Amino acid sequence: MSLRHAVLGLLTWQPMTGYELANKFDVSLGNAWHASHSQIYPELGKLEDEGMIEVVARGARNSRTYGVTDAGSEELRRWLVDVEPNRQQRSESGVRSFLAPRLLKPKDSRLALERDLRDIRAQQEMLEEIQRRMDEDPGGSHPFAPAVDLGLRINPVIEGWIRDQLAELADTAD
Amino acid sequence: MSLRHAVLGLLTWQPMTGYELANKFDVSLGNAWHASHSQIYPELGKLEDEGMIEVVARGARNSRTYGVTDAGSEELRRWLVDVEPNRQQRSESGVRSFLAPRLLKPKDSRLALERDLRDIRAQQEMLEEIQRRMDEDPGGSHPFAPAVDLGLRINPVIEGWIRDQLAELADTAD
DNA sequence: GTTGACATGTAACAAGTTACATGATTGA
DNA sequence: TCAATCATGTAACTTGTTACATGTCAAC
Repeated sequence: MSLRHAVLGLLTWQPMTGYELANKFDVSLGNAWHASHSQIYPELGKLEDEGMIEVVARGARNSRTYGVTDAGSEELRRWLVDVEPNRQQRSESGVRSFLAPRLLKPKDSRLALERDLRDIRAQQEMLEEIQRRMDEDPGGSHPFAPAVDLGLRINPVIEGWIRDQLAELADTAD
Repeated sequence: MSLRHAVLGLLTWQPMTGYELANKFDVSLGNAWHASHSQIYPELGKLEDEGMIEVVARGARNSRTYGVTDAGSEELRRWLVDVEPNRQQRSESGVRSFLAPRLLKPKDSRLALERDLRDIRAQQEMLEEIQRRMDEDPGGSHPFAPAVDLGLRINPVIEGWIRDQLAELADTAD
């Protein structure tokens, strides 16, 4: 399980409400991890029960801002330093790109690959836009900007791969 | 859900038993997707009920070899061509590498990053070994060699990123 | 006053992991 | 005959998604 560590990580950077956390997962860590509020709130409850986090402020609209306790910091440190990382990179893009040229007729394959190329370009542009906005706001805190960076580095790899597949297809009759 | 499409893809390439499928997920697609036999057998049952696959041979040890039906091929084609791909690249490595230098003391951070570096080098060597074996056996069919290729391309990206973090740390006192 | 963002929650379901369980066949 | 591999299955549990549900507050 790693949701709890992602939550602890984000809260270590800055105390937040569950709502803010859910947004952070999208904008900061979205490229590497996603969680929706229906996962986050129960996890916050468990972490509080276990003494890993605590309410540091209560605000309008019954909001609770959580911060990490010493026990939580220690748990995060332990996970980062002591725990065998899970290196698996589940990638639907990967599966799709591998299957298409091998299993489909050239025409269908071209359709699938071109669509994947469009999608990955769109994602790339979105990431570049986010990066641009971060550059324009040097005062703002963007602790997980590297998640964007990771996306910006990996996407071209996959894009190149898809282009290679398309180039090979170009030599093939339909 | 994409397990069924990965299964259909592997079976399109070559009819197999559930057991062989479970192995293929590790060696062929493991870098992009993993599934264990306890997931695969029920999925095979469902796919058979839906007419996507069928038993094409029965062998020793009560084994059943499954092949893809026309309906299954069509479903795979539909998924590859028509369905909006899920581009999310969940990455625990990503999360770990982002968190370590930002949240830990330099000493702990160095420990965590060095461990991640070791692990990713080990994975890289494993992938290189697999690739070597595939090169030595040009007769064998390796339809998902690109999964290995994807790993071989993405790992250096993450490795470079971790090295950058370590280099920054080198300028910092503990 | 009503729309939209903020804020929290639960229920039902699907997907994925780990552990338990069993039996067949091969090769040493 | 014993260990390893082949081969299949289920149960219990955790994780993750989608949908449903409710209420607060600010701005227009």
